Amino acid sequence: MSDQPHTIPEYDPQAVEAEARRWWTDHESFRAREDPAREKFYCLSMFPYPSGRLHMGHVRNYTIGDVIARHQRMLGRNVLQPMGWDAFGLPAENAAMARGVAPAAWTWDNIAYMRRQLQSLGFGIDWSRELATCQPQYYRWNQWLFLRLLEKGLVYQTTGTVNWDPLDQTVLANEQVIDGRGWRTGALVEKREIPMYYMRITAYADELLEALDTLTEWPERVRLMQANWIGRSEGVEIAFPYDATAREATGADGLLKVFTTRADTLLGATYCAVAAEHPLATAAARSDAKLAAFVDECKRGSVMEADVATAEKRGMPTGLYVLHPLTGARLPVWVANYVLMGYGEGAVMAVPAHDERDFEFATKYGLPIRCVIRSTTGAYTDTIAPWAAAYAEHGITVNSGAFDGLGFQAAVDAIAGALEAKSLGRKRVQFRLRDWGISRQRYWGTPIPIIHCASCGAVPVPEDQLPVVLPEDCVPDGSGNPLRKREDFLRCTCPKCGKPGRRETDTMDTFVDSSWYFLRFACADNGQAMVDERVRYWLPVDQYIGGIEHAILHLLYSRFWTRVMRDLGLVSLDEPFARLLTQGMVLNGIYFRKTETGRIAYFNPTEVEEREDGAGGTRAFLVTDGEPVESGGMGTMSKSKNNGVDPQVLVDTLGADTARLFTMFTAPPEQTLEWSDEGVQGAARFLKRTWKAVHGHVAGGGATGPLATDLNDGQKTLRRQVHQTLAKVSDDIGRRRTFNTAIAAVMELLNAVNRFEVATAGDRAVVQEALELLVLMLSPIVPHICHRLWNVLGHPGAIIDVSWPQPDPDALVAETREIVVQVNGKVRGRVTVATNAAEAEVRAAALADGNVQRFVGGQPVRKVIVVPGKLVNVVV
RNA sequence: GCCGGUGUGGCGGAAUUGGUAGACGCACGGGACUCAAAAUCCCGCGACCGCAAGGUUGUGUCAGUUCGACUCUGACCACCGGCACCA
Repeated sequence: MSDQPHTIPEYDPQAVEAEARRWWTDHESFRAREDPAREKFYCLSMFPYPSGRLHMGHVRNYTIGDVIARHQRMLGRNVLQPMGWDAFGLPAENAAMARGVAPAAWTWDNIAYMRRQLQSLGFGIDWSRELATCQPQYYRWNQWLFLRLLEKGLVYQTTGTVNWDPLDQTVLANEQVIDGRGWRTGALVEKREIPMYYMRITAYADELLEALDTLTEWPERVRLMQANWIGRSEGVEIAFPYDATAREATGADGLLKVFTTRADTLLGATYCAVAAEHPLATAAARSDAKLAAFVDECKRGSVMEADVATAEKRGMPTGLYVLHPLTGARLPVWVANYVLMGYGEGAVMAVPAHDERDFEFATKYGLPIRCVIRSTTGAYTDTIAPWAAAYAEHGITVNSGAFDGLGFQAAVDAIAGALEAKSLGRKRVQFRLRDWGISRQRYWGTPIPIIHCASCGAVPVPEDQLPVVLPEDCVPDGSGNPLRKREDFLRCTCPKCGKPGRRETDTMDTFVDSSWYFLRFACADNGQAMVDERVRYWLPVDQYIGGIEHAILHLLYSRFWTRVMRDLGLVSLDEPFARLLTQGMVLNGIYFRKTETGRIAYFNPTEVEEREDGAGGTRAFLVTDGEPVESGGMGTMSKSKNNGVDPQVLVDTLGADTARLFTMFTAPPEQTLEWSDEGVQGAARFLKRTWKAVHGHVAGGGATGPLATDLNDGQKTLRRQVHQTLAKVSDDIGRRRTFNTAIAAVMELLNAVNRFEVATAGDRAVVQEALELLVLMLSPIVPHICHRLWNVLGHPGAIIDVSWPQPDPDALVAETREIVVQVNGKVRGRVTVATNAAEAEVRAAALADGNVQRFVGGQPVRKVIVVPGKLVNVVV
């Protein structure tokens, strides 16, 4: 370097970032235009709910998307990266109740603030396509499609179970039920059956399941979770005829239908169990007060599956009997709280010997246990009694009369055949997936376009009367849907008969809004149609990025909705998201104290200091009073735990690039990310070092000439590392999406450049190339500082318009290679051999190594394994 | 309870196809610069034994496959996400 004194300007992130953003804005750099001549790349991050301020999860999500989008742009693709707002939802109503403001005003304020935040982070978003789902020009198409599906029978009405708060007289969301009580009133929650609209997603169950195989660029775990959620199982539907008791109670000659995947165990059925909501339970409860009380009890409490599944198994006999379809034996019918009305037929046949839940239940209530399966090995047979546990594996049938001695599939086939002959059963496929209930008894959502008429019933709103506009000035008070009090909204005329009607006040699930917003970004300005031909150019989304918590519902509904639109001829694609990245959560430390009243008070990590406790560990203290606080480990950032970090503070102090670098470097994108103030400082330090390296190089001496054709060894070594790093970073960003390792490689490169001694013009040329490529590699991740440094390195244009570089194959060539030598799998030495050395040569060099010989110690060599270019293992 | 995931130094993490465990960063220790501090730069840093060379051990636990296992198989433990009205 020059020995002349020179000054390096201080790195001022605010100035550098403002300048870069101004350039992008002035040049409309991120405005995406359809161009059939260019290959497109649609990069989409899950749009945020406008909750008020961005949180670290948003910063992480959108930085990942922006890095990919900017990299693809440099690779020459026509990139679309849009942004919008998932603007309907419960938090707006809660905020309204807490502050007395209308949800619309609150939502729009939040959107304005969060849009500025996103802009300050330098994301390359095409804001001309921005949309919010609470705008009538958006949600009118929810209504329009709802009506199309109603015509096609893909939307239907039936009753559904909801959480009911008896004091507030209102429906509660699952998250508003805390320990079985309403969150505001504390009243015990009841279940209530109300009419609701459903979308027939089960009609697409098979296709949604099978097409998972085509999603090769989705994480395996997401595909697995979806497959299990859809839950296709092949089994037999079996009808148990009512006996006289059941006929009398129901007044009909009925059949109790059950579905089972274990028809091979049918001869071991000793009772049947039905859900509390099942017609047989209802019938039996009419004449049995005790049973009625039990049924009522089962109907109380939470509707959540997790609660139902973990509850203690309880039941009561109905006093009714059904007949075994093959033997004619009378089997008692029980009501059991572990049978779900929503799955299958709401009734099960119980085989205690071969099902764990049935076993537990039968043991508890003294019901008979009958073994009809023995294991193929004979380790479990019907003579082992009393049984300590159910034998739920597949095996060989016993005690099954004509069906004895059969394996699983043969037994199922034979028994299904026998049932079919008697018209008491048939093979069929059952899905775990249920139809999608979209009705919500809430205000801040898309109005369901239905008019209720005293004479015509539920009448669809005619298409030319859409949208049904939601009044924006309601202030909910927590007791029921405020729309029910809005006469101006309710009053209307029946489209069929012209008499006065009343509007439906239920609104749509917000998952409806998010099931197609990715299509609308292609044509957000179209006021005449839901979608247009531009969808054909941009879709499918090439890369979708969002939280793992959306792995099932949002993604499944979107896949369903896309197919529905396809079948209506609106789009021509099956799958909306070609490639998916599910990012992990952002965690931070949790600190708390238990107060005397037993309440827990949480402290933000910024108020807490970790000090050494003298015993090798650390202990946390509150800064304000110096007293200890308890440490609760790491948890997701949340208001309730008071452990959130406001990204804005970080952006305002250290800059957007530091925020971006930290979130990309600290963990791979799919894993959880632990917040660390020290880690943030580390990221800032690296940017400063990069800044200094570039400025130091430029200040070090005049113009830089071209690379010499005959480089010396030191120059070759640095150049090899530069191009190796470029190859790795290209792969890490482009294919593996492991931004953390890409950054680590660039850090190593910067260390190597800083160590490299510059003496000659040839050295300068090598460093110039290294720094240019280094800045290019970093530019998708920290675009602002790279925008400036590119100019500092002597380039007049903007780095955003530079193509992603290719590694120089000549630079990658090395003459020698270090090979690890193991003896019996343990590293005992290293030898350097020519890159093109033959196997025998490598082997000889390995065996000649001093330390290797010491460990071989004259013992006979049994085997030598040579892994080309990597290692040699000598087995003695 | 069911489905899915994760577990590696003091900490975050790396090891891409079964082939050098701990890259890179943080924290910490030592040194340089400074009147001093901060910043910056240099060196060290899994544990145990050893002056060193080097050795032993080590990837949640236990067992297995293999010349070789963080990686594959089985059982178990702990934590995290989802479970259909949070988004």
